[in-house]
Amino acid sequence: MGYKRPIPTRLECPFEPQYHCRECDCKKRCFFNFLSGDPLKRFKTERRMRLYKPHQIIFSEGDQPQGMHLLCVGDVKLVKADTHGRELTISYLSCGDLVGDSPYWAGTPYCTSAETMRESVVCFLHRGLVESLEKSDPEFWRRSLRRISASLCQAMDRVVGMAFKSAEARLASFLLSLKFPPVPDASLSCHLRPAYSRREIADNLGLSPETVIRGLAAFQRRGLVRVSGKSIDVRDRSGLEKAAAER
Amino acid sequence: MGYKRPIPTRLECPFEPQYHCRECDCKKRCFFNFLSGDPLKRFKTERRMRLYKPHQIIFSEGDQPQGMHLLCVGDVKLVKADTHGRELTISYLSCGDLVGDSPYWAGTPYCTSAETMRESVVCFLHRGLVESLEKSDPEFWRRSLRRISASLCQAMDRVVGMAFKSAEARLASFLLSLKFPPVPDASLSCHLRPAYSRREIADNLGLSPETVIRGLAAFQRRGLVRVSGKSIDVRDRSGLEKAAAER
DNA sequence: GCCGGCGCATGATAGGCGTCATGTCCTCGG
DNA sequence: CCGAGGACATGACGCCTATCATGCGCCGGC
Repeated sequence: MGYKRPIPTRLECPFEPQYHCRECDCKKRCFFNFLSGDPLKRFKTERRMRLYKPHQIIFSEGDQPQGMHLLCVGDVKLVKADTHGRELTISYLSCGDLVGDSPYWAGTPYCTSAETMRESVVCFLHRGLVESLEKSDPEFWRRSLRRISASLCQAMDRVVGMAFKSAEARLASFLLSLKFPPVPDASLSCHLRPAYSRREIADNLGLSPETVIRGLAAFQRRGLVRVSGKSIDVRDRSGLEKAAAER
Repeated sequence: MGYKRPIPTRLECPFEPQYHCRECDCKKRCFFNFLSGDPLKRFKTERRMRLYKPHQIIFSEGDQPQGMHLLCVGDVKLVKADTHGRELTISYLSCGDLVGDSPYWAGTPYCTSAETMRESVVCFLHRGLVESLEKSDPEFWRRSLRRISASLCQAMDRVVGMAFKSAEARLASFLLSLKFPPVPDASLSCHLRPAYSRREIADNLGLSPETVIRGLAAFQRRGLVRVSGKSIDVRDRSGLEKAAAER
């Protein structure tokens, strides 16, 4: 963790099959790599690329979706505000991920906000483009269903975790997930991850930053991790897994 | 709450448009009411109706989906087991709802178990039938996406609730949701609900039964509800809403 | 270089909720 | 009719975690 990463110098989009992400050096498949022929051409001409600064809002909870977003370069988090000021990070997205697709399909306002965690390139597909892609290939439906269904299953896991797991167990799960990122479709995942502040971890787990700090300190005392600043190394993976399985 | 309801005397399935559910006397639309012609004929001949006893398992967490289930009559809950014995109720389903569709689409094992809460009629659609229905009409994809996306949004709400809301606030939300059932698509909802024991409420909220009991007692002292046995009447709706909004 | 701000760290305190124990009531079966 | 079991109810107790307070170290701006 704690990488220095270059700011993207040009707007690019991983739409080819077996797209090789130069930035994180992982070979991944873009959600839209099934496109070819006319739909691909239309996709290329009508999508709108946009560069976002760090901590910039792509859309806000409550907005009405006007189309779909595809994250091309960067990191984005989905956050949900509580009525009392606190906010919870729902998920982290990396390049190749769709952003905010489920409210689009549901036909409801966004139930989360999307915020860049660093400079990011996002490509916007307006409603007309999405609808034409739908018609061109049922693979679009299939992938969307698979993706969102997997997210739903993950969300259920999280509900159970919040209900029954202690702060330390949840923290352990979080640390383990950093290596195998908790993105909807693992085959689309990116292995590099941004460095998380204590507060960001706390916002993800629904804990106070102090509790996160104490948990990390306890793990370090037990030799499970090695902490220095924002860099957290997992030393004893199976030990952490045991901690994550505890109540 | 606390209704006596007749045991279904014959296997029936609400597949017609504007199906009128005789049992709960609400007009609702079945998920498959878009079918007509050959697909409808195939649906009628190939679906397999089955009667389940109360507290019978339809499928278990970890099983591989072989098709899709449609709940025709009765009440079903989706539950997820913790590794330490406790279990959490993820959602309640009523007639007209699909059961366990998202793991089918995700191509993963069931992430919840499905259990009848009373005598219920469930119709099973084997994989071949589902695949033929997919091909016949994109409306199938669209509805599935809408349904599952809406469930995902709800699940996110629940995660936030578990993270930030107190036991009383969550209990208040639960009581309010009994009148407007928390099913994925409100237009498909059934207004009658089974009566919930203290333990069932606790399993839904991730609380201990004692905490639920104390919460109900506190609400009754404040005049928000009137409790007698399994019957819980909401007396002061706006008061409960205020309690639900508290931290 | 100095200072202010922010993230990190640690202790003290208080409140919420799970757990255990006890007791009552209701229901069901014999 | 009676006894057993289960759901409901209430109190005592203890742990977990949020909150508040304090202090340290780092970094950027003047």
